[in-house]
Amino acid sequence: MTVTIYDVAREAGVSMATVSRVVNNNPNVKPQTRKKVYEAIERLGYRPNAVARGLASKKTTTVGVVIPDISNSIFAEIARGIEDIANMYHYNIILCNADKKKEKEIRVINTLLEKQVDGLLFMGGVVTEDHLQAFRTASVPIVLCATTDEQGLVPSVDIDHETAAYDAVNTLIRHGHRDIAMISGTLQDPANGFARFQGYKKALENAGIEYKEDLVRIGNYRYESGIEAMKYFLGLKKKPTAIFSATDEMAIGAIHCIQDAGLSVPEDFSIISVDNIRMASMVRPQLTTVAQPMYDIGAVSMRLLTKLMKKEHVDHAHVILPHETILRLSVSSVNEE
Amino acid sequence: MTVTIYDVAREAGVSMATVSRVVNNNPNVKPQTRKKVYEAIERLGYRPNAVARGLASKKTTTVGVVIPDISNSIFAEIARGIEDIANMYHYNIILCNADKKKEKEIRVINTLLEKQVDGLLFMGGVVTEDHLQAFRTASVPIVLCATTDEQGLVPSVDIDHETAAYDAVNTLIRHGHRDIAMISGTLQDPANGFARFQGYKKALENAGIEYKEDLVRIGNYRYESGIEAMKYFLGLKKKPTAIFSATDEMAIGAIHCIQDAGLSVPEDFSIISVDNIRMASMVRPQLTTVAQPMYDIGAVSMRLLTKLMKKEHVDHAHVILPHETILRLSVSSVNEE
DNA sequence: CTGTTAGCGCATTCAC
DNA sequence: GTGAATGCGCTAACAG
Repeated sequence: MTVTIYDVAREAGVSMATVSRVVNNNPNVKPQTRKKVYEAIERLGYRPNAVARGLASKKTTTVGVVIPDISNSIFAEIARGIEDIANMYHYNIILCNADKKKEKEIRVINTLLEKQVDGLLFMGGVVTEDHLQAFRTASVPIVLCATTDEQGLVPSVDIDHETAAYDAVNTLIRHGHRDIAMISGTLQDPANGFARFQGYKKALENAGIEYKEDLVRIGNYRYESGIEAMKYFLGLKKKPTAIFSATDEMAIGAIHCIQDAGLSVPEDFSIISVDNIRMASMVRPQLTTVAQPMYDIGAVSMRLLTKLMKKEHVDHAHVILPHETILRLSVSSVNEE
Repeated sequence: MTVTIYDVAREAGVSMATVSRVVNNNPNVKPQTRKKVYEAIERLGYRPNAVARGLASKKTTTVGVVIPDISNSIFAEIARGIEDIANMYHYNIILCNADKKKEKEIRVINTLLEKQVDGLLFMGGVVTEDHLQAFRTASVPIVLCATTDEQGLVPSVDIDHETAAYDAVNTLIRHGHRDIAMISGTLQDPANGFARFQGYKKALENAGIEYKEDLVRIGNYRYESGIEAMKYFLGLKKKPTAIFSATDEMAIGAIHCIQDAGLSVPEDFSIISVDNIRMASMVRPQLTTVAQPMYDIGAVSMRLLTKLMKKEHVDHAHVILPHETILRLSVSSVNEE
């Protein structure tokens, strides 16, 4: 039924070793016999069996990718960066959603390892000791993508979330705002949550602005929770003049909450956030935000992984990609009001 | 270095066949020896090699997924449906972006087949004879996801794009509109392009409205092209009162174009489209649209594929999932104007 | 219930 | 340049 390398060898009148050589582009084959083999391959419709090759060579040319949720546009964008570079280096990717659930993450890491991936890209929630333990049992390189482990034991690619948040809040401050609220993510989340919150606090502190707990609401990164948080701020006696949101999605929720209340952005409230998802430039007013290079985070982490897999020397196992403040129309100076 | 089934056998004092049995949950093992084996596995940190298993059993428990672009929210949503169901049936997915490029599609189909996937899910542009040819060389089941082939030779899961468009235009007509423009996709694209355009024409015809070529603009499905198209309509002497857009994204572009021109939706123009991406309810006014069940398209096609892979009987190899008109705020009656 | 024996399809020495 | 032999780690009969 299925045609093997052996069939091709017989058809071409050579040994299977020779067929293997031409299939793998080994130069030590006479052009003439190479041609014969190609013809036999064509005639028989031979298709190399990558599983057998993987067993024999101990390389599968596939990498595992653990991702929180591919339907989240941020991760989808990162994934595209990963796949493009993987493709460029002739790797395929096995994609596993793990929803930032530790248990699920550990499980898929193991099945990926069983499948003998040549490397692993991990995007997840907190990197716990159990994760590190699972990584240790792996005999292939691993890189953290859009996350880091606390001790910096695992190669990683990410942005500096704290500074990104700091910069965002700072542009608010530079516009004269001093009553600045924050819509945060959960503080359990080290990157998008805790670090961005820290950046907020530091910016305030640096400007000599008192931190007030009732100006911070915890959301879940989603649009709806941005609306909820903003509703709360709207109910305050002493309202803020600006809002810093940990993510664009919540910021957009806040904008719509404000507008639905008959007020406007940035006239009544300035809004800034971090991410720069596509939607940020597809709202009115267009959202001012600190862009994180999603595609590049994916691309660079995959590139790093290819180096590790080829045992090439890498001098920067911990890459911090630059972020950039994109001034659009959701922030104005207090004076203008 | 790597511990094999043979090491475990020695450690447990049994044969490798027995180890294989307990690893594969074969009931024919005495609980006692099963325990011994588990302990040996634990002690040695044994991890089954799925590649070797795949070679021996001729099953890899992985399926290939060809997708146009994972960073497109529609496909990302479908992909999530696919992966959830795959996961449920203990399959992993190899994800390949092919950007609707025929050449790239054929190439990844072949590498997926080389990797011995147990099945293939195909999302792409046009399904050409070359695609069918590639499918024929496969010895594993294939299902088309969010596409169909013209002759209906390959199992598929999709919505009825023409009727979805028809319904959309019809709700415009029921609201009293007769000057209805369309922002279409390329007519080369059978589903999102041609079929939706046909639905538009049929709805007009059915209502006795003359089809006018200058009321149709071709976009590329993206936000910006929606803006462009709307600019054109705004420049017409005899302007339409309603716009039907083939996709939500272009519709949102149209809305913003209108608003940026100082006009409003739905007061000056009613807008309707097809898709129901998340963003549709995150614009002001919220977009009225015909929803296609993205997640379900993915889930159902994967479910169908599992049945095919298990050689179970399926009576509907061509599934059409229902669409549904979601009335929001971007459409109003002409009388109200 | 358990062990023995063959391959699965290919890469890879090692000779020639 | 080319061929013969070996084994990658596991499943799957087949015996017993």
